[in-house]
Amino acid sequence: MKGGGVAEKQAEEKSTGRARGIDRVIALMEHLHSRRAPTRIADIARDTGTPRSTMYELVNTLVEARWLELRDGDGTVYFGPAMHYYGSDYLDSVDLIRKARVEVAHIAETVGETAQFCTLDGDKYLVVLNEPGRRMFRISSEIGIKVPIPWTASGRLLVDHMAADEIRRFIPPEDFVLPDGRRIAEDEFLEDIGRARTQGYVRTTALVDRFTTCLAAPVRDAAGRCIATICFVVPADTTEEAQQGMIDTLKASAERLSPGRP
Amino acid sequence: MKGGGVAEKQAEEKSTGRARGIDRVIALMEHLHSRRAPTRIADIARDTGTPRSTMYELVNTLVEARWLELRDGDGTVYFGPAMHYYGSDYLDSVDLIRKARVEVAHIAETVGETAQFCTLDGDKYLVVLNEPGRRMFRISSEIGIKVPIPWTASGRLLVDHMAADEIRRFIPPEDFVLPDGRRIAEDEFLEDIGRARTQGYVRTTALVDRFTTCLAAPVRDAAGRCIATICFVVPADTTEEAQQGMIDTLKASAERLSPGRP
DNA sequence: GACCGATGTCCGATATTTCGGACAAACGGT
DNA sequence: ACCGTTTGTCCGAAATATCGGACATCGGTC
Repeated sequence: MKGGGVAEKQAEEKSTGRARGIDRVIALMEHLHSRRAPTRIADIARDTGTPRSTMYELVNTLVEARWLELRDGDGTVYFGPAMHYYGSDYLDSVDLIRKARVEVAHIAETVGETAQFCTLDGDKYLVVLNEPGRRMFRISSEIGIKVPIPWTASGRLLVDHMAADEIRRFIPPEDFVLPDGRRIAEDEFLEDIGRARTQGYVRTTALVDRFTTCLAAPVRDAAGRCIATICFVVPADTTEEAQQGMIDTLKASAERLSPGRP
Repeated sequence: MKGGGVAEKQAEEKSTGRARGIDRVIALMEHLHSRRAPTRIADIARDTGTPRSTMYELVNTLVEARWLELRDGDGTVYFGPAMHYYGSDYLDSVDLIRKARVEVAHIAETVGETAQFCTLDGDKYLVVLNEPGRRMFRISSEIGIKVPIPWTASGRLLVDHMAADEIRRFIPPEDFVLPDGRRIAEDEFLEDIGRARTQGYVRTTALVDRFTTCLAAPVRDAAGRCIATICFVVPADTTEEAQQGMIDTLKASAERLSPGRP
């Protein structure tokens, strides 16, 4: 529609179309991660701007290394077991994450609701660990997906060390617009942050999802700066009493994860 | 030995030392996985036979993509967060593994001992999921590490669909030698397998580790073939009573994971 | 049965990436 | 302060990996 669509979102290659295999592979993996589903080789080639013959060649190599796996029997590929091994090595190698796994698993199991461990990545919010609760209808974000800070409860904790105008500069303006088009007022957002700091936790309801409430508590470093959060994702109609219990649970876990205590 | 060695399975380098970037990257990641620790770039280059300048170039690319991370400030690198994201995508995409995560997390939490989910990879045993228990001294194998089948309790279940001589052909002879040099008698091993099949579980003690007992139960496909196991790793002095309870727990979990039931 | 689109393989040419080696800077021991 | 070792960057040359396009298959549709 319309006339002059510019339409270049990619804009990667500079001179020629030729690229290194490794760069093609990175684009390939990134693409699979964003699609989050087994994908046909030809589609990957098209969507990443990789020549078809090159993509076949690379996929063969990666399948052999178990980085990728052929799925189903239709010609789709997706991540293979090697990624799981390498990812586990990463989790084990980061002290805070290793401890957080224990906490998240524990509170998700005992409380029975989805629990998460989150941090910032640049100016976006990021779910690092996610442990689904016992509910049938799992409410849970996906690991490794970046989300605008204002959309989340945790986001209100993760920037609470910044001054007001610092925050305004830090968060891209468009990130205050929710998926449904509503706009979060910056003042209210800043108020939330202030209240969160004094209360030691945050609660948000019906932000990204109309029927979901998020409860989050801050993990702080020795200097008191919020470096991560631990949180519950629960149905909005959860009783106030139950929510209070979860908040206490979160605060206790967050405290245990905060470096600089015995 | 003897004369007639036929095939080289490796057969990688043919003429020159030159290799594709992607192959060097695969070797790099494999090396980090086997070392299981942040490693200096020069060391990786030496140990993988990659030219130093090439390795630096590749590492820079991979660090930018978050596949790798510079650690500590000394010049070591290790896996980065991207691996965790891709690995999580893999786990979520495999039906049996996704269900197994729930079971393993649940029984590890409720029983308080290390629980694992294991399969075969070729002719080796492989830990796919590992959830540490509440013990101080964590007894737990590492994810993604291959182990000879006879060294493990689960191994005795995973080959129980094969005939005796089929098993003898399947398992490399050297795999019957334990880390401490002791040799597992093939007959006893085969007996173990038979007993396991009738009992519906396996117990082994002081196999790889003198003070450790493993309890394992089979996950079977619709045809009754053992496709995976779920198991506990506990101290050898755990009371018989407690072990019986764990065996029941394992059998129940394994049953839930076995495809072909409501 | 002819047509169309998608899948996977193969091949030769050339633009490019790998490689070796040189170099500067940082480090550490004596 | 001296010297040997290690880390990280840079550069030109040449071996080769990427690319485009052709081709053979397969499956579904009209």
